[in-house]
Amino acid sequence: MRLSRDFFERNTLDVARELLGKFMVFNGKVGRITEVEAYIGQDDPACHAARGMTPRNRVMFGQGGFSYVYFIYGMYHCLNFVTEREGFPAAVLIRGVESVSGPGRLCKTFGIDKTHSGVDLCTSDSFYVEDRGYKPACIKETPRIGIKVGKDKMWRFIDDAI
DNA sequence: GTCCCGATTCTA
DNA sequence: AGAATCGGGACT
Repeated sequence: MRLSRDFFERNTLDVARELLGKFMVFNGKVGRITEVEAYIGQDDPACHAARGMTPRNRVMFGQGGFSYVYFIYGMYHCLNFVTEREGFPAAVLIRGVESVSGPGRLCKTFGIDKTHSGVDLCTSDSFYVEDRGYKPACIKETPRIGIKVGKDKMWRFIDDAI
């Protein structure tokens, strides 16, 4: 069944862990989420919201359960799911789904770009997340990847299935 | 307007 | 280790 607003509007670390094993659906394509990272609030230096609201990161400040997609390195898009209540900017970066590694490759595979930022995953018919009963056996926690600040936080979570 | 740099990926 | 590649955000 589809994840509701209540799932996303919680503590971001809980949402991040629980997104592992859920299935993202986008325009008929489906993938089981295997790797995520949390970006939490204005005190997290690696979070796009660390220096306040901008046109790009505006959706992070809104209700949980929306998509946040941004363009990076001149050629890749990265997909996030917004978490926490309206007014608290945080999101979970979807770094991988089964058999697709890396956030840039994931968006390319699914055909996701910044025009798909700000979609309400709790009401959209083409973009949402489902619980299909899968539960990861073991979750690995590591520092986040590809950042220069905020490396001290163990906010990367991987479905460590063997 | 200008400048620097990035939540990546691929090649060597 | 370095290149590819360009929009966003800070600053003038």
